[in-house]
Amino acid sequence: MIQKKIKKIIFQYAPPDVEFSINYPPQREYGDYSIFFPFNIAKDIKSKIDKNLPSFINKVELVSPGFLNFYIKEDFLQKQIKGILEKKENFGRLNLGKRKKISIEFISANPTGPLHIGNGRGAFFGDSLANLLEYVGFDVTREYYINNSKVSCQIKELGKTALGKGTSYETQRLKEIIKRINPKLKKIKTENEAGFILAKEIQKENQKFIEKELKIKFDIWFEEENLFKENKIQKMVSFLGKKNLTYQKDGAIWLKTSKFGDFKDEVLIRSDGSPSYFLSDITYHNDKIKRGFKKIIDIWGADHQGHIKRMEAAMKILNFKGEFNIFIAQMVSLAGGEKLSKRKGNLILLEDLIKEVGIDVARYFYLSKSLSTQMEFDLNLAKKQSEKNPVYYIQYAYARIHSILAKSKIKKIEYKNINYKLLTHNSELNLIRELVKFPEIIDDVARDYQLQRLCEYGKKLAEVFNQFYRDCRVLQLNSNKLQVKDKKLTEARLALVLSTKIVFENCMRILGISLPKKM
RNA sequence: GUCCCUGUAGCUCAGUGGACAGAGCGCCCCGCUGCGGUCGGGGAGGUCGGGUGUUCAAAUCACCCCAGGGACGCCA
Repeated sequence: MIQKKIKKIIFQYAPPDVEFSINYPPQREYGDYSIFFPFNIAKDIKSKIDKNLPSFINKVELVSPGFLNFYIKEDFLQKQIKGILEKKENFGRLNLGKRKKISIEFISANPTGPLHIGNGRGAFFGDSLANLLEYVGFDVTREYYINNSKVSCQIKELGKTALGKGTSYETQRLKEIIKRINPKLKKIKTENEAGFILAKEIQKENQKFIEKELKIKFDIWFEEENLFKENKIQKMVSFLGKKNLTYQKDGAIWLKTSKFGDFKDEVLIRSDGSPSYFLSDITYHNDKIKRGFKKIIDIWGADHQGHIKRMEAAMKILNFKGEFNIFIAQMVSLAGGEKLSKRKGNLILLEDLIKEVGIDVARYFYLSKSLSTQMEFDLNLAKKQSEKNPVYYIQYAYARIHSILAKSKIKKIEYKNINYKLLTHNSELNLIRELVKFPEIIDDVARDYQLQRLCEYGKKLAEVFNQFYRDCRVLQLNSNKLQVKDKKLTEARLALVLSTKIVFENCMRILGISLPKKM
């Protein structure tokens, strides 16, 4: 990584207390990398660098009011292709995680109905974030929490619907499921038990959809009900009681979360004796802690933002020493401002979106926007835009690469014999410049989790590749009349094309977007 | 009332302290259409919601205001 090399140089020459960040200049004329310092410091650093110019730097320019612009040597850039070809799928891979155990919980849709377009955000973001963290060396576990506790209100409501005593969560699909499992339901007397059985069926369908259609593989499907079965809930209540963190009020048992940063205390056990959702969640998170995770990430919808403070308080009470992060995916609303509601059955299903636009467009659609942006969703617009979606631009560039490589009939490139110095065209060098940025982007995104930057990168890479394709013909038409020099150039360009292919693959693998060889 | 998120081009959104503010779509013009045209180049279009402040430097940070969405339940 060039940035790291530059940083090392700066650390050597800059005053120790000076802060700086390395940027990509907005214009080509400003070099490849740029750092800003107060003018006199910049001047001083420049003169020190100039005295002993590192071999990979062509020149350093000082531009008022204090930009130090670094120009990377062309032959250094050209050599990088070799590195990409050798590293292959590991080009960009880092070891930030050092095999640290990390849990990512996402989607966790209630088993009361199918996934809607709001669930899509957490689904793709969580899966891609997991891909990324694996890529940078963490030991990642993907978890899905199923709120199927028999004693919960939502399961009871669902049970009423199952037994024909209510209409909550009712949709055409739900009616079909109820009809199908009717023989089973007939033997059931309580609403809670009926709801639990119906939830099992719904969950089965959702799970199948997630694995088959969304192609997301969870390591753990965690059932809330098991916390009750295994007596963990009850143990948690007495544990918290022994720590003197609970008290009785209005017939309910409360947890003193306000002592740990929450706005108010929270109910653990309701006055009717039933445990709250919060109590389950504390117990569930304690289970995660017990499984040895050093970092725990939850990805929730915006409707759970009120749950953040109390959960953070709970993690303190549980004495979790690792990192605990909650990411909130902002609301997805329907065009015209109509609200999605699962209980009212007013929603667009994720499977309908995927049927309309395909999984790749859907994934890109979600991942290209930051999590904190509220999305207004218009299915017609999504359909219309899908035909001109940037994801096709990326896939097309990749298909083109594949076509060139297939036609070249070169099975294996002997990179030792390639003369990379022949790649001197501006479009060739620009493509290389973009390729070598990839590990730097990965490094950034692994720290700030702004996955949309990888989408932007993919688009940019496709763009510079297309410019290269336009300006620099790879394969010659009359290959039997090739001069030796031309042959060498073709080989060098093929190597560049192959390295571009590798970077496309590494980038899109993290995003979970497919790269077809033909379109 | 308190708290969270958002406000950037006609639309959907990038850009989170630096150099004339970007992309895709839409609109207009031109070129190429010969390794695969889902192509390339150019143009129109922006007081970055408003204000004050911090800074050599603010779309970016702080504070205030306005607007939209969300949360404030012994639902999940």
